[in-house]
Amino acid sequence: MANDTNKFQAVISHCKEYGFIFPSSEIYDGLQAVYDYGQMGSELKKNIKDHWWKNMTQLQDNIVGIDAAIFMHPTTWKASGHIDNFNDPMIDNKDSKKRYRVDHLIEGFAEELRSKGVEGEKEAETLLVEMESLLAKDDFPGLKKLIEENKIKCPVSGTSSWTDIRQFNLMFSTEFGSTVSSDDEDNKVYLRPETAQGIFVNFLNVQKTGRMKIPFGIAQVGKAFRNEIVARQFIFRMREFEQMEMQFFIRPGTQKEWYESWKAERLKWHTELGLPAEKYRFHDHVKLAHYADAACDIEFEFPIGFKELEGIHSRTDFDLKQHQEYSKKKMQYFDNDIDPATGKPYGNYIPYVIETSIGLDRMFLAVISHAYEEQDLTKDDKPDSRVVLKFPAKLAPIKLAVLPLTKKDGLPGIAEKIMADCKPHFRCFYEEKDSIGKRYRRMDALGTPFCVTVDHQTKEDNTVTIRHRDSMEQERVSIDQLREIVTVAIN
RNA sequence: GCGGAAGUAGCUCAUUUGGUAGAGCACGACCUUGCCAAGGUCGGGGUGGCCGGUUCGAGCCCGGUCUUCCGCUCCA
Repeated sequence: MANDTNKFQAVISHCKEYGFIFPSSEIYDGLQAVYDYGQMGSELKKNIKDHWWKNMTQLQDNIVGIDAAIFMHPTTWKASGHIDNFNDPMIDNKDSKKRYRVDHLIEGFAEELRSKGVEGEKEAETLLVEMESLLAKDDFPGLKKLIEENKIKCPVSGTSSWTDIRQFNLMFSTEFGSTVSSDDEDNKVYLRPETAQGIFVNFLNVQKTGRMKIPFGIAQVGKAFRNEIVARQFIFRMREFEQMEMQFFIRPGTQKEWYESWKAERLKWHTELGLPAEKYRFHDHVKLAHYADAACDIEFEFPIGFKELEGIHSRTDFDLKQHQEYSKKKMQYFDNDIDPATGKPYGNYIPYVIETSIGLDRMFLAVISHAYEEQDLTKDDKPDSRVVLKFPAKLAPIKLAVLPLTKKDGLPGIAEKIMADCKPHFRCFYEEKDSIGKRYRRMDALGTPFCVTVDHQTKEDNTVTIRHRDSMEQERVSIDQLREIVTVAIN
């Protein structure tokens, strides 16, 4: 475990040092749990994103993509349950360090009173009424007073040493429109805490304009924001992060089989990237969220242990139904297919939904921490080592480095021609400084799968050496073949 | 949010008990070499995370604050 912690540290340092990830606003001491992707990181992230997008849209016959806005009508979050479920006043016990929802704490105490007979039941009733009225007014000092007056104790520590009551709203909010005052509740908008709702509210738009037939899916990649109480572990849990989601709309009653089928499909996507199967496992949710009838995580073995990378949820018709209720707009689909049981069309229904939702930043962390390798290359008492990022070629930020062996004898000229030939097709990098070995190592540290070296023989027969990152072996190939070799490897 | 540890050059770290900061690597120029890092010469770079206090004097002592890491807690 100690080694893994060290590896995680090493990966973090490497990310910073080679331009993958920087702390946000670093010159101002950074901003907690916010990170920027650098010149290498943004390429890697984009490649992961593109690979997911291609697999989930282009290669699927019945899935289309959208790009919804981050701002959504505030009622969206009432319908989705985010406002009611995640906007609760909380209180901490100073001794046990346990945190409670204030209403749960008081209700628990009321239960105790009830068990003490008729008198207690009356007291409990009064207490709950008072709590409700204080909650409705957001009167936190009043609620704290209520807790103190009733001498409510922490079930763990048994003491009544409480902190002040604080509101924990995990959604970021801001004001909409430039002239509103900040206390105008009606103009409050939230930064979306998940991308899924942008898909649900567009369900009918996409279905009708795309003439989509169930089963079909809508995919989306985009930013989401959560004001985590504690956000840590590098880019694993950030306040601003990016999700790659797909909501798959299905006929009610078929959710079990689609749930299983997407579990398998998604795991296949991961392993086909070359990430080893033993680094993955499913974790079934026992306690289900308010919208789900089945849910699991695909966990990946990060250097900090097995952690959630992707979620697969059977969301039933909860979301569409909620939106139908709040918007007063029908969210129905008319299914023309014949139901073999009745011989008639399935008719109108609100579709069920299977969701696959993967954290792009977490996928980035999975890819880079698995790719990271420190190798001991000591030979004949000559100490030597290298750090290499063994990315799948299609994800590597740079595909090909073009390196003239020397700066003289016209070699850079030939190298520049190779650059001009390859640059339009994939990301290349040119470098003529330092010894050739040093340049190879630098490319290893960036995960560049191929380096070609232009040497004196090139001038005679138009061949170069191509050096493979993982094996460090070289072969001599004709310049004409280069584009083809790299293109094949990255597809 | 609580507890613990840390913050000195781009990176890794030194600076014995407070006396105005140093190395290696990296970086830049020139020379040399030319297929797997660390050849030579010269050079740039630090208000010691930030703010305040004690002191004749603070990188070092004290307080606060920010950030990071570890453990707990939380995670739609």
